[in-house]
Parts: sequence; C-alpha cells; structure tokens
Amino acid sequence: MEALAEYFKVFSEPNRLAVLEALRQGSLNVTAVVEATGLSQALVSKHLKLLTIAGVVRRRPEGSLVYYQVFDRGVFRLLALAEKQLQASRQQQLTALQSVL
Amino acid sequence: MEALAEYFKVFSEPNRLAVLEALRQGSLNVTAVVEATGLSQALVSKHLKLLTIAGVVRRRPEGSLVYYQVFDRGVFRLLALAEKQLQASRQQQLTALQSVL
DNA sequence: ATCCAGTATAATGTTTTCGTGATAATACGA
DNA sequence: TCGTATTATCACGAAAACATTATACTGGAT
Repeated sequence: MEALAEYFKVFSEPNRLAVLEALRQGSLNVTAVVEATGLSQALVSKHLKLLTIAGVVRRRPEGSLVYYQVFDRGVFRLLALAEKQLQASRQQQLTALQSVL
Repeated sequence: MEALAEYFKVFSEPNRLAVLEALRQGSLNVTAVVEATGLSQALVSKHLKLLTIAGVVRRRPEGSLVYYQVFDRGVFRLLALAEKQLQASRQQQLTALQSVL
C-alpha cells in the first residue's frame, strides 16, 4: 500500500507526464526530451532520474549522449485507464452537484 | 495532462489508499472508516472530503451519520493495474542494478 | 432547551516537492 | 590539451501536502 502510493506519486506531476508522453514515440536523449517538452534541462534531468529510479524508464548511455526509453509500455495502458476513470469521476462530480442544486 | 496528474495525486497517499481499501466492501460511515483504518477522525474526514471532490467517492448523509461509498468500482481495476505495473517496474530496477554490478 | 454522538473545519507546524540558476562531470573533436 | 556539447548535481527559495489539536456544526434523544 505504501509502495503503491509511491508508484502513483510518480505519475502525479504534470511535467513528469509530459516527459513520459515525449517518450511514447520511443527512445530519446535528454536534449530531445527538453525540446519536446519545453522544460528546462535541469528539470528534465531530474524527472528522468526519478522515472529511472522508479523503474518506469530505462537509461542507456551512448557516447556522450544518454538515451531514455519507457521500460514497459504497459504504463501507457495505466495512463489510459486512469484517463477513463477520470471521466467517470467527472460524472460523479456532476451528480454531486445536482444533489446540491 | 494537468487534470490527469491531479487524478493520480488522489491515489498517491498511503492513508488515502487505506480509506479506499476500507470502502471496498461497500458503504461505510465516517467512524466505521476511522475504526477500519486506525486513522484519526479529522484525518479521515479530510481524506473523504478530498475523495469526494475528486469524484471517486460519493457522500450520502443519513440522519446524523454520513455514509461514503466508492462511486465507480472501476477505480479498483485501476489500483490493480497499477499494482501490476509496479511489479514490472521492480523488474526494471533489478536489470538496472545488473548493468551496474 | 440541553446534552451527546458524529462529522466537518480552522489554525498551526512540519515535512516534501518543485523549479531555477549555477556549477560539476564526462566524452568527444580540434 | 583545450574547448565544447551533453548530462547530472547542488544549493536555494517558494509552494504544496500532511497530520494534529482544538473547536464548530448538526441531528437526535432526553
């Protein structure tokens, strides 16, 4: 439960999701992610490190570049399901409103 | 993306997951949740409020009691899938270790 | 009207988390 | 070897999240 919460925390940050989204297409080095997201280099580096430690992303140095790629693309299914549940929750928010108005 | 991150944040807290877990069995009032989780009353109230605002949980006052229940049990599928991906990520953490040792 | 149980909120202090700017570390080419 | 490009880390300040204690609010019973 503790660990699960930690895992969810990984995806609870917009910029981190943006980095993941950039990596959806495949393997990218840091500057490519920087350009794709528009975030600062330091920030991207931090998020990538966190994602790596979390085991979501894989780090592969190649010469002076460092490529990152999503380890298990199943995470995108998780993101998709979350998106779907998010829709369902919006429904609830509406019905909650109705019971007030 | 912004909204999705917010949604993930809902599940990124151990105590909140504990509250959700308590509500897996069905509808419970606040004190029942307090007893099931061992958390303080104020804390449970806060988490329930957050879950309600997030649209994950539904609030139903009955006399002086207030019952809460999970709105769309699909969230449990989300939790299960996350758990599964968590396992996959552990795999990556191991292989990451191997490339170091 | 009062008291009590159940629930919600407010105020507060502590800890995390985020982002930035500057700097280090590394690999490569001239 | 020196300079440059790429990536990682450090130090810091600001903002957000959490838990706790105390207090308010509500409905029902006496």
